[in-house]
Amino acid sequence: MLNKDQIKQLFPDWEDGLYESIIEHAELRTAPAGATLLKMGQNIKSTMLVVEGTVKLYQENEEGAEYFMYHLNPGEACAVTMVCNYHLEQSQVLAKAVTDVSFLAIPIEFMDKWLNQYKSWHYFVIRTYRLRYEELLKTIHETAFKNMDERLEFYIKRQVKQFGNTLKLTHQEIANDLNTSREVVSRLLKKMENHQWIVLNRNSFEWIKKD
Amino acid sequence: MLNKDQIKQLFPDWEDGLYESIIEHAELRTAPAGATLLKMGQNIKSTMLVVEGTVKLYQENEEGAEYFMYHLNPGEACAVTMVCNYHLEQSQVLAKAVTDVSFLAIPIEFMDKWLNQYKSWHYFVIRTYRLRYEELLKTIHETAFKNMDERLEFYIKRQVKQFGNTLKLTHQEIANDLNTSREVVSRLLKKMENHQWIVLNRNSFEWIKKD
DNA sequence: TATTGACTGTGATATTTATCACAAAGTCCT
DNA sequence: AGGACTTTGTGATAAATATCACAGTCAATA
Repeated sequence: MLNKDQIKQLFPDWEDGLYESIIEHAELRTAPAGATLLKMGQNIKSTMLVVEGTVKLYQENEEGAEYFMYHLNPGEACAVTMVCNYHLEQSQVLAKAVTDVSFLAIPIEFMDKWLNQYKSWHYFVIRTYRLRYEELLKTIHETAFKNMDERLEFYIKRQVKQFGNTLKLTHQEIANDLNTSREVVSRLLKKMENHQWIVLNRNSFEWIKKD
Repeated sequence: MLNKDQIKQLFPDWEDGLYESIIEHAELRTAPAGATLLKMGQNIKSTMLVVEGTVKLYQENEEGAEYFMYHLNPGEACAVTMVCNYHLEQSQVLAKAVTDVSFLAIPIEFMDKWLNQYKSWHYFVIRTYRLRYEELLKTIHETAFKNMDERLEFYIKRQVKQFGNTLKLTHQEIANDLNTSREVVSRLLKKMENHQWIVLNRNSFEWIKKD
């Protein structure tokens, strides 16, 4: 388990008691890159606070197609798993580890208790929802209004922000995230290369557009 | 202004002090059907709690195209306007009155104060975010995975849930909400009529599909 | 170095959606 | 009744995206 200072660094401004409750009741779990942390429809048993690594949040449809929504980084939390008593407890999202990750898992029975007990937890929950809500708005904006070339550019920029200019992604992986086909992604990337926005390599490419 | 009992009926389970603060500081405003209540990019000055009527929430793009996300009903609140100190205060959504509406407008300077002061307000804010977040997830699901025929069906079902089986909507209005063109909507509605899902009239149609 | 498998490029074609064009039908107003 | 305007229907065509087919390239490894 982490010690108080380590938790405090990730989640500043909490009450002392909250840190102690975390240490007492949370479990520090790890998962390797690529692991599925939460499936759609799965019963939610614990809240997830990211400690190390990056988590990707998806929508998923009946056939298993995926749609990328946003990233979670250390110090951030999964809004969906912050279940309160008055609400359904089935996950509506799919969460996957992008890198090796570690996270704090808190059994959901503490959610209501802590909301009552710790003001700083209350604020944290609100902040988490607000940030995720805003990410969803951006995702809707791209999806509803833009063509695939612009959506791909938006997607790449998000990745660049997360991981830097050199991205280790295959065309197929990108196509999965955007719910399109590999061929479409290949052709659009080739166009971006012609416009000198990227340099293409096998299994990776580099974002070089300056704007 | 509403009296305490009226507010209590719409927003049950609040603390007494919160009702009194509402009465003291909130303003009861009205707007006619079709009015714009909140523009994208607009500075948020007050939180909106719906008292009567139905409000529609949209995303909007640079060219003024709209994309319908969800409805707000009496007793519900606009998550976007529940601004806390630590966050930007520019609206990322467009809100319009569908019917004549009345709503309570609370200056945002009370948000932080009330979060500190009233536990029930805190819960209300979390609940609001959670409900809106879930609506956004549904919207993304439809937009990302479905073709226009299925999206139109989903849209109509949402409207039916709100307003009953007879919907007073022109094809152009539907097209605007779904960010598509009037012709596409006309053709798809005609198909639905052939399948006996709807009965078409001028300026309205009726949902008769049983499933 | 030969084979295998994953990844990429690209033409051809199909499907979906958008756009243009115009006619027909309903509504409102005088 | 006669316009003027809004709404709806529908063909023709264009543009965007999806799907199929297949070849070429790279990397791992037996």
